[in-house]
Amino acid sequence: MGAPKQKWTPEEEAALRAGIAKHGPGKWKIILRDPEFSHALASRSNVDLKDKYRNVKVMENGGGSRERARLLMKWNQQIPKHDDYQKASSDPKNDQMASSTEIGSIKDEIIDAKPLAISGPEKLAENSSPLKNSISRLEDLILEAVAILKERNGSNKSAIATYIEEKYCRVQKFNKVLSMKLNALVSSGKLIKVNRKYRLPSSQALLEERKPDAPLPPCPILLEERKPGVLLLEGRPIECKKIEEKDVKPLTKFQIDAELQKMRNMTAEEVAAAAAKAVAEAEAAMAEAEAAAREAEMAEADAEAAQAFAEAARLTLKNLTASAVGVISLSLSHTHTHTHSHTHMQT
DNA sequence: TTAGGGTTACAG
DNA sequence: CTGTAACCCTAA
Repeated sequence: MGAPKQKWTPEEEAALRAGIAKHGPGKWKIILRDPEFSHALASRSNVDLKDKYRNVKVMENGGGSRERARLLMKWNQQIPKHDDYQKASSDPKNDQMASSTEIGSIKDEIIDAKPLAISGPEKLAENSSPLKNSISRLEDLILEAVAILKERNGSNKSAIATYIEEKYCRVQKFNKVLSMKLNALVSSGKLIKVNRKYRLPSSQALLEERKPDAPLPPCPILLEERKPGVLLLEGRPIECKKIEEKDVKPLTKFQIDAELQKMRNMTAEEVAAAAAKAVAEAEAAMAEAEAAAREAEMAEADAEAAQAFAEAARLTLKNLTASAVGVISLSLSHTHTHTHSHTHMQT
């Protein structure tokens, strides 16, 4: 009787997500002990974390409506599945040979093969309402930033922008896009704006304090595992690059190689799954970016920023797909032992 | 400590 | 009444 169901606050969810991103799923106790999250999750047990994660992850296949599938995807985009967290990029041999060998030659052909990946139970096929959900991903980033920064009176826009840019991507005029999202979040009640500061609705007791416009405190995640050049296939939304010209290469050869190296250790099935996720990820980013572009136009804001976002996502998608497909064929030709090499990739 | 099955409370 | 989310219990 004494348990009226304590619903998860956005703050707690953000902390959990960040914790999983940092330590990996299954390390509930570790996440709970991490001083970075222990405050936000003070009233939760390791079992609670597990259950919450399960709730989101459940209904992976079969059971659910498309909304569930999308929700699931949203989480998976941010949460790596295997334990490649730390080691993923530690491949000294790949160094900065960065000859930037273009894979451009295959890009355009590959891009058409992309539907292969999304052959799961549900996909973003319908034009009906994919935007609603994909947009929320940026929202998650913002909420996460606010939660992690833990500023007493909330975080100002530049702090949020810096956090997201440092941790996830750099895009020209990202601020413009961010502004729109922040306004949307405020008007929808997901964030509260006070004196140009944004905070989570339920966070009355923020413990750490910081001068309003002091230099951004380096996010612990950044300090501990920041790998500038590496694109984590499963762990990060996308690796954006500055876009200045059409033919800019979104990924260096080094980056691609890191991914390839990683994928060589996977089975064909895993590669396919990873590719599916990567593509879905990139597509979600594109959908979001394009939605943002529309909003920008309507709001007479600088649509260029959103376009940059969309373009970054698009290019990333191409390269992801290209490398994924490349490795799939590679692994197929090298592993005779795997009978089920029918990693069919229907066009 | 964690994963998974089962149960209860709550919202639509 | 039904589905979902939070909570509980127990084996490993």
